[in-house]
Amino acid sequence: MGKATKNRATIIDVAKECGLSQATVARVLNGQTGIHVKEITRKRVLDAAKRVGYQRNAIAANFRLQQTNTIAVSIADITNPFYPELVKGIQDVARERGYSVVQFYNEWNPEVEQEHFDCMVRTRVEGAILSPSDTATDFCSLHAIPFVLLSNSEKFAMYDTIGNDSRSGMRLALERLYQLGHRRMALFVGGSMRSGVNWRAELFLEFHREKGMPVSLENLLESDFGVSSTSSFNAARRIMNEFLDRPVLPTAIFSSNDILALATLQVANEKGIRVPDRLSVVGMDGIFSGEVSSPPLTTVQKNRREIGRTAALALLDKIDSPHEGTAKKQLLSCKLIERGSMGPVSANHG
Amino acid sequence: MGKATKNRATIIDVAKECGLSQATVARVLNGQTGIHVKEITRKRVLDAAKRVGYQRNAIAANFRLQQTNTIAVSIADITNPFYPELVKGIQDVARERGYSVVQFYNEWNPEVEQEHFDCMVRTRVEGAILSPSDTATDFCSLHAIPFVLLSNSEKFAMYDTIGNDSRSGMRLALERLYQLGHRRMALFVGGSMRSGVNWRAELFLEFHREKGMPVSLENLLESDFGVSSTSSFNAARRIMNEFLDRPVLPTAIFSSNDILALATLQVANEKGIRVPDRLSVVGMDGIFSGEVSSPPLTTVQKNRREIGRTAALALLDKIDSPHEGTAKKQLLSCKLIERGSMGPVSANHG
DNA sequence: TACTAATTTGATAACGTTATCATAATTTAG
DNA sequence: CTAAATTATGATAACGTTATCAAATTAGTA
Repeated sequence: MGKATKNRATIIDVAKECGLSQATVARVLNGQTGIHVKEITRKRVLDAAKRVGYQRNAIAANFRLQQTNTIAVSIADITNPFYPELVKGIQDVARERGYSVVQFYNEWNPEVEQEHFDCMVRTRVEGAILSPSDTATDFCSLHAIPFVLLSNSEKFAMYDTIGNDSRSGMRLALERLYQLGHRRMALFVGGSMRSGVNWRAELFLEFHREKGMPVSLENLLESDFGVSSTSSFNAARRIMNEFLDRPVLPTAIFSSNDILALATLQVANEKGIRVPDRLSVVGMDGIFSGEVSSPPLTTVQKNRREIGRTAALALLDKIDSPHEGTAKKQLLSCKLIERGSMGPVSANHG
Repeated sequence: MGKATKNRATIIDVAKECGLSQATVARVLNGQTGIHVKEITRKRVLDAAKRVGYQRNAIAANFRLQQTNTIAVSIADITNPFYPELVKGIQDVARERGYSVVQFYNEWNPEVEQEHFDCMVRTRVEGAILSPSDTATDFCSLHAIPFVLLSNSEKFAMYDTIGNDSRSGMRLALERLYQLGHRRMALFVGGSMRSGVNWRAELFLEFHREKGMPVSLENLLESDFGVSSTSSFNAARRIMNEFLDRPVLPTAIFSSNDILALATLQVANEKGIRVPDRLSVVGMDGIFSGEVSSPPLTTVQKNRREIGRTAALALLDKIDSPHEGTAKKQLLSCKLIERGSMGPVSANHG
């Protein structure tokens, strides 16, 4: 089998080559300890190292130091357009600080997720950034390895979490729609079963109450989360295909994520319902597909790169100084990106 | 600093706990060597291990075995919608076979890419799957670590490569367009400078010659590759904004990737050029955004998941048996996915 | 029973680094 | 020109596993 026992040059080979002790060689090649090396010996070592083609054996060093310089990222599915940007943000920070990143994809399967936790413990990753597959996810198998969570659920209040202030973001969108004259809105949410209590519906109703607007319960729509973006999209299409046939439609539909909004947009286009003239469509997340749709999608943008960066920084802090302080929750603010799918209420509206 | 020297139980602690030698303990807990352990001792060890909370120290084991169970993936940019699916395919196979995957993102920067190669050598990954940032990329720093390339360029004929049969895929699309009555087509390519010779233009011209169709050089369009999908998209939009204002337009535009096609689609929609009635738009890759556009994008789909799986399998084979055989090139076939953006030539055409 | 063969366990040497301590070489101070 | 302080190098012990070989135990056979 793949016995990778290459005969690569070690520190000892370098020592022999230059006639110095391995301790000295180690000091110049890797050591962060003593800077007590004469310039001439340093050169002697460096030359010898080059001659024998020495490459530091990180496995050995890691073993000696009992560290891996590795952090883990656990997410459901990298093909979900929400994640790549986020992972990118994590990688940027991690690599800057000398850490590698291993990624784990659990595909919303809690058992796979637990296996991955075990793997993290075995391989001694030095920290983990976790996007829980479920609000019931149990982290105790992670033992003493520090981690932060990607979530904005209150269920995880006892842990350090980084998330988006989706509530404020959603309000931002609703306020803007109101300002544009919309008084008949619909809410389209996905996978509420997973996120526990549906705070979006509550916020939607509260907003209507505040503004003194009536709200028809028929305008609260829900679609299943699929295992993939495509299946989520198709499920949302089915809902919208039915909904948009109703005689009286809302003038605006706010969706809890861009995929739902894009499904709405596509179905509306197919049915000849002009967007934004007759229907404004607003999504949430800010994925790439929303930039390239027709019309481009107005969306509550989550700065995913920044979430990743923030999470990585928080984790590295925690690794460096595992202070027992109370759990910290960081909520990054969202931004409303206004594109062609949203417009003022016009006389065209039914 | 983050001295992660946790006092976790070792094999020796277990040995003390159950009064057996560490050799025996090792045999039952990790050993793939001798199965010569009495059932009763095995149980004694297992119980003790559980009592002291033993977790195998993979760093130590890896050191001893001089292996990491890790493969590396080097790509330009995970946020490019082409890659996540591919990476997923790699991860699936790798994890199945007990390998972890570390990813490296070079952002098209050859220097960063080289740094990453060095890092792979230091950390002793057991293999690498590389999507070269450039046709000039030099792999010699990878020394003895086995790798396969993700590419369909002939420049890498001396290495094992896995890629898509883009030529056949492109022909598939052109033939279908011809069959639908299109006689005036345009070609829209991106970033040809990077991929060296522009075989797409050659193939396009060849196809026209075969069919005895005249071809206007004005219909050969080119756009810059951006550092991100968004910038590529915007660059393509600028080209199309100008092109689609011409008095006489082609009846179909074939683009070398979906992002260019989606830009075409969006600009056409904005200009009131009905797709597919007046213009058929065909892309290449099969990214998610093409499913959710209006109309949905006809595209030459590359099975990215399968490329990833195939590359991973090829690499693992190579790791297991580093036979010196000649470089193997695997080209996976593409599939034409017909969606709403393509249609027959109708009387509507100018 | 006694002697061989098979099975089961134990002692111990790696793996290549880093870190500690001791020693050697050099500089500074008196 | 010594003695002490400083600086530069060397010898060596870990880190926790796996693997090799030897020793002990059990089973098999005459």
